[in-house]
Amino acid sequence: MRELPRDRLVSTALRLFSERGFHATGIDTILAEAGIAKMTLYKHFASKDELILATLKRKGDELHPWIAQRVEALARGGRNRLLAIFDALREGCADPNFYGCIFANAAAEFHDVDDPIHAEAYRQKRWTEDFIHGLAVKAGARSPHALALQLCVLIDGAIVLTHLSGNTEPIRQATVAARILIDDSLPKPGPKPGARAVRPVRKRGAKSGRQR
Amino acid sequence: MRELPRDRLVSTALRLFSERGFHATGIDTILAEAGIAKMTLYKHFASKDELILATLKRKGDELHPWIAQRVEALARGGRNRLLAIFDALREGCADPNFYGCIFANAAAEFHDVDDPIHAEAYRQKRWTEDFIHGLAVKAGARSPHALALQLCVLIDGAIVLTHLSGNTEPIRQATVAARILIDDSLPKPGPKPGARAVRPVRKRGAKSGRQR
DNA sequence: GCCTCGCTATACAGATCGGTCTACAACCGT
DNA sequence: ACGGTTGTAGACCGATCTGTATAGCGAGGC
Repeated sequence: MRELPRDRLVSTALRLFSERGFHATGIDTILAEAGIAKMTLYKHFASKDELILATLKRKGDELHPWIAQRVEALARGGRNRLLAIFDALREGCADPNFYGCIFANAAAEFHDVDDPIHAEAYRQKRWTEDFIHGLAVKAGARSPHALALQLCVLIDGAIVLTHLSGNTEPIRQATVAARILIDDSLPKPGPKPGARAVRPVRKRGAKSGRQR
Repeated sequence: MRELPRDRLVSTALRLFSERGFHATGIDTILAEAGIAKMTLYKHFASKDELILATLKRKGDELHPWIAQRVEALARGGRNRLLAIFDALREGCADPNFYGCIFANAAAEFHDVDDPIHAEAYRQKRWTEDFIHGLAVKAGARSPHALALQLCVLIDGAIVLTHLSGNTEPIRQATVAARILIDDSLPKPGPKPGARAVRPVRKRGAKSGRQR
Protein backbone atom coordinates (compact mmCIF):
# COMPACT_ATOMS: atom_id res chain seq x y z
CA MET A 1 0.00 0.00 0.00
CA ARG A 2 1.14 3.44 -0.88
CA GLU A 3 2.46 5.85 1.69
CA LEU A 4 0.50 8.93 2.50
CA PRO A 5 1.47 11.89 0.33
CA ARG A 6 3.22 13.66 3.15
CA ASP A 7 5.28 10.60 4.04
CA ARG A 8 6.08 9.90 0.42
CA LEU A 9 7.23 13.50 0.13
CA VAL A 10 9.56 13.26 3.11
CA SER A 11 10.95 9.88 2.01
CA THR A 12 11.71 11.15 -1.46
CA ALA A 13 13.18 14.38 -0.14
CA LEU A 14 15.40 12.47 2.26
CA ARG A 15 16.70 10.31 -0.52
CA LEU A 16 17.35 13.19 -2.91
CA PHE A 17 18.83 15.52 -0.29
CA SER A 18 21.16 12.70 0.74
CA GLU A 19 22.21 11.95 -2.81
CA ARG A 20 22.58 15.47 -4.17
CA GLY A 21 22.66 17.87 -1.26
CA PHE A 22 20.11 20.39 -0.06
CA HIS A 23 20.71 23.45 -2.20
CA ALA A 24 21.38 21.35 -5.27
CA THR A 25 18.03 19.59 -5.04
CA GLY A 26 15.07 21.60 -6.30
CA ILE A 27 11.52 21.36 -5.07
CA ASP A 28 10.32 20.42 -8.53
CA THR A 29 12.62 17.41 -8.68
CA ILE A 30 11.32 16.10 -5.39
CA LEU A 31 7.71 16.63 -6.45
CA ALA A 32 8.25 14.88 -9.76
CA GLU A 33 9.94 11.87 -8.18
CA ALA A 34 7.37 11.61 -5.43
CA GLY A 35 4.52 12.10 -7.89
CA ILE A 36 2.99 14.86 -5.83
CA ALA A 37 1.51 18.22 -6.68
CA LYS A 38 3.21 21.39 -5.61
CA MET A 39 0.23 22.65 -3.68
CA THR A 40 0.25 19.51 -1.57
CA LEU A 41 3.78 20.26 -0.49
CA TYR A 42 2.90 23.78 0.54
CA LYS A 43 -0.19 22.52 2.37
CA HIS A 44 2.08 20.45 4.61
CA PHE A 45 5.14 22.64 4.81
CA ALA A 46 5.49 26.38 4.84
CA SER A 47 8.73 26.34 2.88
CA LYS A 48 11.54 24.20 1.56
CA ASP A 49 13.41 24.76 4.80
CA GLU A 50 10.53 23.21 6.73
CA LEU A 51 10.71 20.21 4.46
CA ILE A 52 14.43 19.93 5.13
CA LEU A 53 13.75 20.03 8.85
CA ALA A 54 11.22 17.23 8.47
CA THR A 55 13.70 15.09 6.53
CA LEU A 56 16.32 15.51 9.25
CA LYS A 57 13.82 14.44 11.89
CA ARG A 58 12.78 11.51 9.75
CA LYS A 59 16.40 10.45 9.36
CA GLY A 60 16.87 10.54 13.10
CA ASP A 61 13.70 8.54 13.62
CA GLU A 62 15.01 5.87 11.28
CA LEU A 63 18.66 5.92 12.29
CA HIS A 64 18.51 5.93 16.06
CA PRO A 65 16.44 2.77 16.53
CA TRP A 66 18.60 1.08 13.92
CA ILE A 67 21.76 1.88 15.84
CA ALA A 68 20.30 0.73 19.14
CA GLN A 69 19.04 -2.46 17.56
CA ARG A 70 22.36 -3.27 15.87
CA VAL A 71 24.31 -2.69 19.06
CA GLU A 72 21.97 -4.92 21.03
CA ALA A 73 22.14 -7.65 18.43
CA LEU A 74 25.93 -7.56 18.38
CA ALA A 75 26.01 -7.44 22.17
CA ARG A 76 23.93 -10.63 22.31
CA GLY A 77 26.73 -12.16 20.27
CA GLY A 78 29.15 -11.24 23.03
CA ARG A 79 30.49 -8.04 21.53
CA ASN A 80 31.40 -5.15 23.75
CA ARG A 81 28.61 -2.60 23.22
CA LEU A 82 30.94 0.37 22.86
CA LEU A 83 32.88 -1.43 20.18
CA ALA A 84 29.71 -2.72 18.56
CA ILE A 85 28.93 0.87 17.63
CA PHE A 86 31.89 0.77 15.29
CA ASP A 87 30.71 -2.49 13.78
CA ALA A 88 27.38 -0.84 13.10
CA LEU A 89 29.22 2.14 11.68
CA ARG A 90 31.07 -0.10 9.26
CA GLU A 91 27.80 -1.68 8.18
CA GLY A 92 26.19 1.71 7.68
CA CYS A 93 29.03 3.08 5.60
CA ALA A 94 29.11 -0.04 3.43
CA ASP A 95 25.64 0.85 2.16
CA PRO A 96 25.82 1.80 -1.52
CA ASN A 97 23.69 4.82 -0.64
CA PHE A 98 26.25 6.20 1.75
CA TYR A 99 26.89 9.89 1.29
CA GLY A 100 28.42 10.85 4.60
CA CYS A 101 26.44 11.91 7.63
CA ILE A 102 23.42 13.90 6.51
CA PHE A 103 23.50 15.91 9.74
CA ALA A 104 27.08 16.95 9.16
CA ASN A 105 26.24 17.64 5.52
CA ALA A 106 23.34 19.81 6.59
CA ALA A 107 25.61 21.79 8.87
CA ALA A 108 28.05 22.14 5.99
CA GLU A 109 25.36 23.82 3.88
CA PHE A 110 23.73 25.80 6.70
CA HIS A 111 26.65 27.19 8.64
CA ASP A 112 24.85 29.59 10.91
CA VAL A 113 24.46 27.97 14.32
CA ASP A 114 21.19 29.88 14.77
CA ASP A 115 19.74 28.45 11.59
CA PRO A 116 16.96 26.02 12.55
CA ILE A 117 18.38 23.44 10.17
CA HIS A 118 21.83 23.64 11.72
CA ALA A 119 20.25 23.45 15.18
CA GLU A 120 18.19 20.42 14.24
CA ALA A 121 21.23 18.67 12.79
CA TYR A 122 23.07 19.26 16.03
CA ARG A 123 20.11 18.05 18.06
CA GLN A 124 20.05 14.79 16.11
CA LYS A 125 23.79 14.41 16.52
CA ARG A 126 23.52 14.69 20.25
CA TRP A 127 21.34 11.62 20.37
CA THR A 128 24.38 9.59 19.42
CA GLU A 129 26.49 11.18 22.10
CA ASP A 130 23.81 10.57 24.73
CA PHE A 131 23.44 6.99 23.59
CA ILE A 132 27.15 6.33 23.81
CA HIS A 133 27.34 8.10 27.12
CA GLY A 134 24.71 5.72 28.45
CA LEU A 135 26.74 2.75 27.28
CA ALA A 136 29.90 4.21 28.78
CA VAL A 137 28.22 4.63 32.15
CA LYS A 138 26.95 1.08 32.08
CA ALA A 139 30.40 -0.16 31.12
CA GLY A 140 31.85 1.62 34.15
CA ALA A 141 34.03 4.12 32.31
CA ARG A 142 36.06 6.46 34.47
CA SER A 143 34.85 9.58 32.66
CA PRO A 144 31.85 8.54 30.62
CA HIS A 145 31.31 12.04 29.23
CA ALA A 146 34.87 12.30 28.03
CA LEU A 147 34.90 8.81 26.58
CA ALA A 148 31.57 9.32 24.83
CA LEU A 149 32.75 12.51 23.19
CA GLN A 150 36.04 10.92 22.18
CA LEU A 151 34.20 8.06 20.51
CA CYS A 152 31.86 10.52 18.80
CA VAL A 153 34.87 12.35 17.43
CA LEU A 154 36.21 9.07 16.08
CA ILE A 155 32.87 8.21 14.52
CA ASP A 156 32.38 11.51 12.75
CA GLY A 157 35.97 11.65 11.63
CA ALA A 158 35.69 8.15 10.23
CA ILE A 159 32.52 9.07 8.36
CA VAL A 160 34.07 12.17 6.86
CA LEU A 161 37.24 10.42 5.75
CA THR A 162 35.41 7.37 4.45
CA HIS A 163 33.18 9.63 2.42
CA LEU A 164 36.12 11.65 1.13
CA SER A 165 38.37 8.72 0.31
CA GLY A 166 35.77 6.23 -0.81
CA ASN A 167 37.32 3.43 1.23
CA THR A 168 36.63 2.16 4.70
CA GLU A 169 40.15 2.11 6.12
CA PRO A 170 39.36 5.15 8.30
CA ILE A 171 36.63 3.12 9.98
CA ARG A 172 39.06 0.31 10.65
CA GLN A 173 41.53 2.66 12.25
CA ALA A 174 38.79 4.42 14.18
CA THR A 175 37.85 1.03 15.60
CA VAL A 176 41.45 0.32 16.54
CA ALA A 177 41.68 3.70 18.24
CA ALA A 178 38.35 3.18 19.99
CA ARG A 179 39.54 -0.05 21.50
CA ILE A 180 42.60 1.65 22.93
CA LEU A 181 40.59 4.54 24.34
CA ILE A 182 37.98 2.24 25.83
CA ASP A 183 40.62 0.05 27.45
CA ASP A 184 42.28 3.14 28.79
CA SER A 185 39.07 4.47 30.25
CA LEU A 186 37.86 1.28 31.88
CA PRO A 187 39.14 0.23 35.28
CA LYS A 188 41.99 -2.18 34.72
CA PRO A 189 41.18 -5.73 35.60
CA GLY A 190 44.74 -6.77 34.89
CA PRO A 191 47.95 -6.81 36.98
CA LYS A 192 49.86 -3.56 36.97
CA PRO A 193 47.96 -0.28 36.67
CA GLY A 194 49.26 1.73 33.75
CA ALA A 195 50.51 -1.25 31.85
CA ARG A 196 48.45 -1.86 28.78
CA ALA A 197 47.82 -5.32 27.58
CA VAL A 198 49.31 -5.43 24.16
CA ARG A 199 48.77 -8.11 21.68
CA PRO A 200 49.80 -7.22 18.17
CA VAL A 201 48.04 -9.95 16.33
CA ARG A 202 46.73 -9.01 12.99
CA LYS A 203 46.83 -10.64 9.69
CA ARG A 204 47.97 -8.53 6.83
CA GLY A 205 44.86 -7.35 5.11
CA ALA A 206 44.62 -5.10 2.13
CA LYS A 207 47.51 -2.73 2.17
CA SER A 208 46.65 0.71 3.39
CA GLY A 209 49.35 2.64 1.60
CA ARG A 210 48.04 1.83 -1.77
CA GLN A 211 45.33 4.36 -2.22
CA ARG A 212 46.08 6.80 0.47
CA MET B 1 48.56 47.54 -3.79
CA ARG B 2 45.64 45.68 -5.17
CA GLU B 3 45.77 42.02 -6.03
CA LEU B 4 45.57 40.95 -9.61
CA PRO B 5 42.00 40.39 -10.76
CA ARG B 6 42.37 36.65 -10.89
CA ASP B 7 43.76 36.48 -7.37
CA ARG B 8 41.13 38.85 -6.04
CA LEU B 9 38.54 36.63 -7.62
CA VAL B 10 39.86 33.49 -5.98
CA SER B 11 40.26 35.19 -2.60
CA THR B 12 36.72 36.50 -2.65
CA ALA B 13 35.34 33.19 -3.87
CA LEU B 14 37.19 31.33 -1.12
CA ARG B 15 35.73 33.60 1.50
CA LEU B 16 32.19 33.42 0.18
CA PHE B 17 32.25 29.69 -0.50
CA SER B 18 33.51 29.17 3.04
CA GLU B 19 30.86 31.39 4.58
CA ARG B 20 27.83 30.32 2.57
CA GLY B 21 28.65 27.10 0.77
CA PHE B 22 29.28 26.39 -2.88
CA HIS B 23 25.83 25.97 -4.38
CA ALA B 24 24.41 28.74 -2.24
CA THR B 25 26.94 31.27 -3.52
CA GLY B 26 26.19 32.69 -6.95
CA ILE B 27 28.70 33.87 -9.47
CA ASP B 28 27.17 37.33 -9.46
CA THR B 29 27.70 37.73 -5.73
CA ILE B 30 31.36 36.86 -6.03
CA LEU B 31 31.83 39.23 -8.95
CA ALA B 32 30.10 42.08 -7.13
CA GLU B 33 32.16 41.62 -3.95
CA ALA B 34 35.39 41.26 -5.87
CA GLY B 35 34.55 44.21 -8.10
CA ILE B 36 35.23 42.25 -11.24
CA ALA B 37 33.45 41.91 -14.55
CA LYS B 38 31.85 38.67 -15.53
CA MET B 39 33.86 38.33 -18.69
CA THR B 40 37.06 38.49 -16.68
CA LEU B 41 35.95 35.48 -14.68
CA TYR B 42 35.23 33.48 -17.82
CA LYS B 43 38.56 34.54 -19.32
CA HIS B 44 40.34 32.86 -16.44
CA PHE B 45 37.99 29.98 -15.70
CA ALA B 46 35.86 27.87 -17.99
CA SER B 47 33.07 27.50 -15.45
CA LYS B 48 32.05 27.97 -11.85
CA ASP B 49 33.34 24.48 -11.10
CA GLU B 50 36.79 25.50 -12.28
CA LEU B 51 36.66 28.46 -9.94
CA ILE B 52 35.72 26.15 -7.09
CA LEU B 53 38.69 23.95 -7.93
CA ALA B 54 40.97 26.98 -7.86
CA THR B 55 39.64 28.04 -4.46
CA LEU B 56 40.30 24.59 -3.01
CA LYS B 57 43.87 24.70 -4.32
CA ARG B 58 44.29 28.17 -2.91
CA LYS B 59 43.04 27.03 0.48
CA GLY B 60 45.55 24.21 0.48
CA ASP B 61 48.34 26.57 -0.51
CA GLU B 62 47.48 28.80 2.44
CA LEU B 63 46.67 26.14 5.00
CA HIS B 64 49.49 23.67 4.60
CA PRO B 65 52.38 26.06 5.20
CA TRP B 66 50.46 27.52 8.12
CA ILE B 67 50.12 24.12 9.74
CA ALA B 68 53.76 23.25 9.20
CA GLN B 69 54.84 26.60 10.58
CA ARG B 70 52.64 26.38 13.67
CA VAL B 71 53.84 22.88 14.45
CA GLU B 72 57.47 23.93 14.12
CA ALA B 73 56.94 26.97 16.30
CA LEU B 74 55.27 24.91 19.01
CA ALA B 75 57.94 22.26 18.70
CA ARG B 76 60.62 24.86 19.37
CA GLY B 77 58.75 25.51 22.60
CA GLY B 78 59.26 21.87 23.50
CA ARG B 79 55.88 20.55 22.41
CA ASN B 80 55.60 17.11 20.93
CA ARG B 81 55.03 17.70 17.23
CA LEU B 82 52.22 15.19 16.93
CA LEU B 83 50.38 16.87 19.78
CA ALA B 84 51.21 20.31 18.46
CA ILE B 85 48.94 19.56 15.52
CA PHE B 86 46.04 19.61 17.91
CA ASP B 87 47.18 22.90 19.39
CA ALA B 88 47.20 24.32 15.89
CA LEU B 89 43.78 22.80 15.31
CA ARG B 90 42.43 24.57 18.35
CA GLU B 91 43.88 27.86 17.10
CA GLY B 92 42.39 27.36 13.67
CA CYS B 93 38.92 26.55 14.96
CA ALA B 94 38.95 29.54 17.29
CA ASP B 95 39.01 31.80 14.25
CA PRO B 96 35.74 33.72 13.98
CA ASN B 97 35.67 32.74 10.33
CA PHE B 98 35.62 29.06 11.08
CA TYR B 99 33.01 27.15 9.10
CA GLY B 100 34.29 23.61 9.32
CA CYS B 101 36.78 22.09 6.93
CA ILE B 102 36.16 23.45 3.46
CA PHE B 103 37.43 20.21 1.92
CA ALA B 104 34.92 18.16 3.87
CA ASN B 105 32.25 20.73 3.06
CA ALA B 106 33.11 20.47 -0.63
CA ALA B 107 32.75 16.71 -0.47
CA ALA B 108 29.42 17.17 1.28
CA GLU B 109 28.13 19.19 -1.67
CA PHE B 110 29.81 17.15 -4.40
CA HIS B 111 29.26 13.58 -3.36
CA ASP B 112 30.41 11.80 -6.46
CA VAL B 113 33.92 10.51 -5.90
CA ASP B 114 34.61 11.00 -9.60
CA ASP B 115 33.66 14.66 -9.48
CA PRO B 116 36.85 16.71 -9.93
CA ILE B 117 35.87 18.87 -6.97
CA HIS B 118 35.45 15.87 -4.70
CA ALA B 119 38.74 14.48 -5.97
CA GLU B 120 40.55 17.75 -5.35
CA ALA B 121 39.13 17.98 -1.84
CA TYR B 122 40.42 14.50 -1.13
CA ARG B 123 43.80 15.34 -2.62
CA GLN B 124 44.16 18.33 -0.31
CA LYS B 125 43.06 16.23 2.65
CA ARG B 126 45.77 13.73 1.97
CA TRP B 127 48.42 16.36 2.47
CA THR B 128 47.52 16.40 6.15
CA GLU B 129 47.73 12.66 6.42
CA ASP B 130 51.10 12.63 4.66
CA PHE B 131 52.36 15.41 6.90
CA ILE B 132 51.30 13.59 10.06
CA HIS B 133 52.69 10.37 8.72
CA GLY B 134 56.05 12.08 8.31
CA LEU B 135 55.95 13.27 11.90
CA ALA B 136 54.93 9.83 13.10
CA VAL B 137 57.86 8.24 11.32
CA LYS B 138 60.26 10.76 12.79
CA ALA B 139 58.79 10.18 16.25
CA GLY B 140 59.44 6.46 15.85
CA ALA B 141 55.84 5.29 15.89
CA ARG B 142 55.36 1.58 15.59
CA SER B 143 52.80 1.87 12.79
CA PRO B 144 53.11 5.39 11.42
CA HIS B 145 50.47 4.82 8.77
CA ALA B 146 47.94 3.59 11.30
CA LEU B 147 48.74 6.31 13.80
CA ALA B 148 48.58 9.02 11.16
CA LEU B 149 45.18 7.88 9.97
CA GLN B 150 43.90 7.62 13.53
CA LEU B 151 44.99 11.16 14.26
CA CYS B 152 43.40 12.34 11.01
CA VAL B 153 40.15 10.73 12.06
CA LEU B 154 40.36 12.58 15.37
CA ILE B 155 41.09 15.86 13.64
CA ASP B 156 38.24 15.66 11.17
CA GLY B 157 35.83 14.42 13.78
CA ALA B 158 36.79 17.28 16.06
CA ILE B 159 36.27 19.78 13.25
CA VAL B 160 32.84 18.41 12.38
CA LEU B 161 31.62 18.35 15.98
CA THR B 162 33.09 21.74 16.81
CA HIS B 163 31.34 23.16 13.79
CA LEU B 164 28.07 21.45 14.66
CA SER B 165 28.07 22.29 18.35
CA GLY B 166 29.72 25.68 18.24
CA ASN B 167 32.04 24.87 21.12
CA THR B 168 35.56 23.53 21.23
CA GLU B 169 35.12 20.72 23.72
CA PRO B 170 35.43 18.13 20.92
CA ILE B 171 38.90 19.48 20.20
CA ARG B 172 39.88 19.15 23.83
CA GLN B 173 38.74 15.55 23.91
CA ALA B 174 40.38 14.83 20.57
CA THR B 175 43.63 16.07 22.08
CA VAL B 176 43.19 13.84 25.11
CA ALA B 177 42.53 10.89 22.85
CA ALA B 178 45.47 11.76 20.64
CA ARG B 179 47.85 11.73 23.58
CA ILE B 180 46.68 8.26 24.56
CA LEU B 181 47.01 6.94 21.01
CA ILE B 182 50.43 8.50 20.57
CA ASP B 183 51.72 7.14 23.87
CA ASP B 184 50.37 3.78 22.92
CA SER B 185 52.03 3.83 19.54
CA LEU B 186 55.44 5.08 20.62
CA PRO B 187 58.07 2.80 22.07
CA LYS B 188 58.27 3.45 25.78
CA PRO B 189 61.01 6.00 26.42
CA GLY B 190 64.17 4.98 28.17
CA PRO B 191 64.48 6.87 31.50
CA LYS B 192 62.51 4.29 33.41
CA PRO B 193 64.77 1.37 34.07
CA GLY B 194 64.12 -1.93 32.61
CA ALA B 195 60.45 -2.54 33.09
CA ARG B 196 59.38 -2.58 29.48
CA ALA B 197 61.75 -3.20 26.68
CA VAL B 198 61.80 -0.74 23.87
CA ARG B 199 60.02 -2.13 20.93
CA PRO B 200 61.80 -1.99 17.62
CA VAL B 201 60.14 0.10 15.00
CA ARG B 202 58.25 -2.11 12.65
CA LYS B 203 59.27 -2.05 9.07
CA ARG B 204 56.62 -2.29 6.47
CA GLY B 205 54.32 -1.81 9.37
CA ALA B 206 51.17 -1.71 7.36
CA LYS B 207 48.73 -2.58 10.03
CA SER B 208 49.78 -3.96 13.28
CA GLY B 209 46.38 -3.29 14.71
CA ARG B 210 46.35 -3.35 18.44
CA GLN B 211 44.12 -5.80 20.13
CA ARG B 212 43.19 -5.89 23.70
C1' DG C 1 -28.11 14.02 -4.36
C1' DC C 2 -24.75 17.16 -2.45
C1' DC C 3 -20.99 19.05 0.08
C1' DT C 4 -16.64 19.10 1.92
C1' DC C 5 -11.87 17.73 1.91
C1' DG C 6 -7.56 16.25 0.18
C1' DC C 7 -5.15 16.07 -3.73
C1' DT C 8 -3.87 16.94 -8.73
C1' DA C 9 -2.73 19.74 -12.66
C1' DT C 10 -1.10 23.68 -14.62
C1' DA C 11 -0.09 28.28 -15.36
C1' DC C 12 2.25 31.98 -13.51
C1' DA C 13 5.17 35.41 -10.81
C1' DG C 14 9.50 37.32 -9.77
C1' DA C 15 13.97 36.36 -8.82
C1' DT C 16 18.28 34.27 -9.67
C1' DC C 17 21.06 30.87 -11.83
C1' DG C 18 25.40 29.98 -15.01
C1' DG C 19 27.05 31.59 -19.11
C1' DT C 20 27.47 34.46 -23.71
C1' DC C 21 27.79 38.60 -26.35
C1' DT C 22 28.98 43.31 -27.77
C1' DA C 23 31.05 47.74 -27.03
C1' DC C 24 34.51 50.32 -25.09
C1' DA C 25 38.28 52.14 -22.07
C1' DA C 26 42.98 51.83 -20.27
C1' DC C 27 47.47 50.36 -20.82
C1' DC C 28 51.39 48.05 -23.25
C1' DG C 29 55.71 47.88 -26.23
C1' DT C 30 56.96 49.32 -30.63
C1' DA D 1 50.47 57.02 -33.29
C1' DC D 2 49.86 52.06 -33.71
C1' DG D 3 47.60 47.49 -32.75
C1' DG D 4 47.13 44.03 -29.18
C1' DT D 5 46.05 42.76 -24.73
C1' DT D 6 43.32 43.00 -20.59
C1' DG D 7 39.83 44.45 -18.17
C1' DT D 8 35.03 46.82 -17.44
C1' DA D 9 30.09 47.60 -18.12
C1' DG D 10 25.91 45.88 -19.01
C1' DA D 11 22.45 43.81 -21.91
C1' DC D 12 20.87 39.41 -22.81
C1' DC D 13 19.83 34.15 -23.03
C1' DG D 14 17.34 30.12 -21.54
C1' DA D 15 16.89 27.52 -17.62
C1' DT D 16 15.66 26.93 -13.01
C1' DC D 17 14.57 28.57 -8.47
C1' DT D 18 10.86 29.09 -4.53
C1' DG D 19 6.40 30.06 -3.94
C1' DT D 20 1.27 31.38 -5.36
C1' DA D 21 -3.11 31.26 -7.70
C1' DT D 22 -6.88 28.93 -10.02
C1' DA D 23 -9.60 25.23 -11.53
C1' DG D 24 -11.07 20.57 -11.39
C1' DC D 25 -11.28 15.66 -9.83
C1' DG D 26 -12.73 11.76 -6.81
C1' DA D 27 -14.00 9.64 -2.59
C1' DG D 28 -16.49 9.59 1.99
C1' DG D 29 -20.17 11.32 5.03
C1' DC D 30 -24.73 13.07 5.49
